[in-house]
Amino acid sequence: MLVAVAAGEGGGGWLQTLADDGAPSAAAEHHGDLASAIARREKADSPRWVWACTAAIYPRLLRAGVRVARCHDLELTEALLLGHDGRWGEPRSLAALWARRNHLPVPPDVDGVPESIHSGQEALFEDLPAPAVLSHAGEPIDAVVTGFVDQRERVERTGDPRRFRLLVAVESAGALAAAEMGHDGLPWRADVHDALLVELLGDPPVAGAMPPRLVELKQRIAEAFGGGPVHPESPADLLRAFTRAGIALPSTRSFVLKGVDHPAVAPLLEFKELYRVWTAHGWAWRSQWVHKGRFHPEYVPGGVVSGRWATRGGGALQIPKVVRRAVMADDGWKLVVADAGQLEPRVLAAMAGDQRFTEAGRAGDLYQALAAEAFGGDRARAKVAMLGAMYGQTGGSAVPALAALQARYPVAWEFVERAARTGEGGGLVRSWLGRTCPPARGRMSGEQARARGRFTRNFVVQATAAEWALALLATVRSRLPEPARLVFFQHDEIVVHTPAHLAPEVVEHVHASGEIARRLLFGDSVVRFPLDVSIVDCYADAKG
DNA sequence: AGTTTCATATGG
DNA sequence: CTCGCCATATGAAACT
Repeated sequence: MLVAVAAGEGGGGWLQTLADDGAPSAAAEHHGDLASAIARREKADSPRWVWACTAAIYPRLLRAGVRVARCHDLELTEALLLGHDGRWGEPRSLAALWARRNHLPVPPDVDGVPESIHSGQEALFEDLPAPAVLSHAGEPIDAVVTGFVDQRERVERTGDPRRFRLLVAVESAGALAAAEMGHDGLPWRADVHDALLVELLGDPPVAGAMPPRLVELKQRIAEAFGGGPVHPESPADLLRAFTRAGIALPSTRSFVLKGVDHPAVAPLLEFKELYRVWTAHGWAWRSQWVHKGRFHPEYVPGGVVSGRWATRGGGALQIPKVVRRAVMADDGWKLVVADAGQLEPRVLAAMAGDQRFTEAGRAGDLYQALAAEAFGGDRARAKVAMLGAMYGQTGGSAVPALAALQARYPVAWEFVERAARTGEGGGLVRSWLGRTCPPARGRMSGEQARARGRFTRNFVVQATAAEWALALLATVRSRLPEPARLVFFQHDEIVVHTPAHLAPEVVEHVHASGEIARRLLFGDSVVRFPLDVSIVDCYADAKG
């Protein structure tokens, strides 16, 4: 069952029941308290909710204590459909969808993002020419219903509707999960974080001042350079200091400094590491993003062209390993951390249907298996070659290893080669489920064409890996026992916060969900996607 | 003074 | 002959 939703003013809004083909099976009803109406209907029928934008409406429902199981997100779906037609970047708001359907001027998204996301409100119709709206649109709920019908028809016209329907479903489910994780937050122990910062940086400084440990290192660096003032936080100043010491450097990156023999290098490397922690995940970060024991990031489903998520603020997807010590389960609870190892090469094996590669992927450690097959047991070489093949490396020391890979796994090799050739020729490539890469812009020079080839080569793999991960996330979410909660998702890794006694059950659900995700995408393929799952009190203790 | 770019770090 | 993907976030430097 489907129910269309359109939020109105003052917490009210419209609901309309639809048949499976999207045709209304009842008149639209107005409810003064939309959240309560949705809660009742969810309990009674658990329909798939059809609405303009999960990011706009669902946080409000969550704040009202309402959760739903399934939805169809019109804006995310519109972005997928436009992309599929090579129309990347066209407006995807409900108003734009409705305008296109009715051959009216299409209102732009602001900064490429629908107005609904900026305002936290569902898109209304103020951007459309008023007479046209009044004569055609009726109520916003009508635009939701016709928009859904329109998208349903367009999905059926894609090259593989079954796959595209799955893509739409996992994209929408991901949006629900993202809103829930932002709402629930990642358990974050401020006291542990604080102790960690004091241990690394010394006592918290007054606002604007540098922490004691950094001041001390800065002093040692200055002394190593002969005593004059040096600002280690300024790359330009550092380069000048090294030049004065008779050492010419291309940059002051850590890996460059590691090869330099100078007394300033050791304290400098330590300074860089700690400076990073202080500026990006220090006291200021914590006061901004952590409240009542939870870190509340804002995830952006579909924020990356490959379908990976992005974040808006808080840097949730770049939490440094050392800082993860502050991520701790509540008393009596556990974290279940699941990481899909070597996801991208396994995805490539499944997509390409490379028998020999697939056979290697049956082992727990794919790189070890590749090494045994084609690299004389040298795992490091096998790994470098594999990554090089997926990223489009054609030069450097990995060339012989790449040749070995090409010779041993020609089917998989040809799969990424073809994606690269398509990109170089200015064509579009698609993920397994049909997410389409953005088109090339303008005429490409030779180097631009090759860069685009590397991009499309990687796109097919990265985007399909993101699809498997979304399917995993959606499945885990639907199967979690109350009151366990998904609390983190990072490309190929999920974290569940659960009462300790349910943790073993959650682990089973996660493994089962990985298998379901595999089957949803690849059906009878025998490629395995092993999950490394651990039950821990602290995120930093998870293997990975 | 405000905005954009660069350099460097983090994550996958 | 070249020749490694996708991101976010910070502060410094350069720019308007």
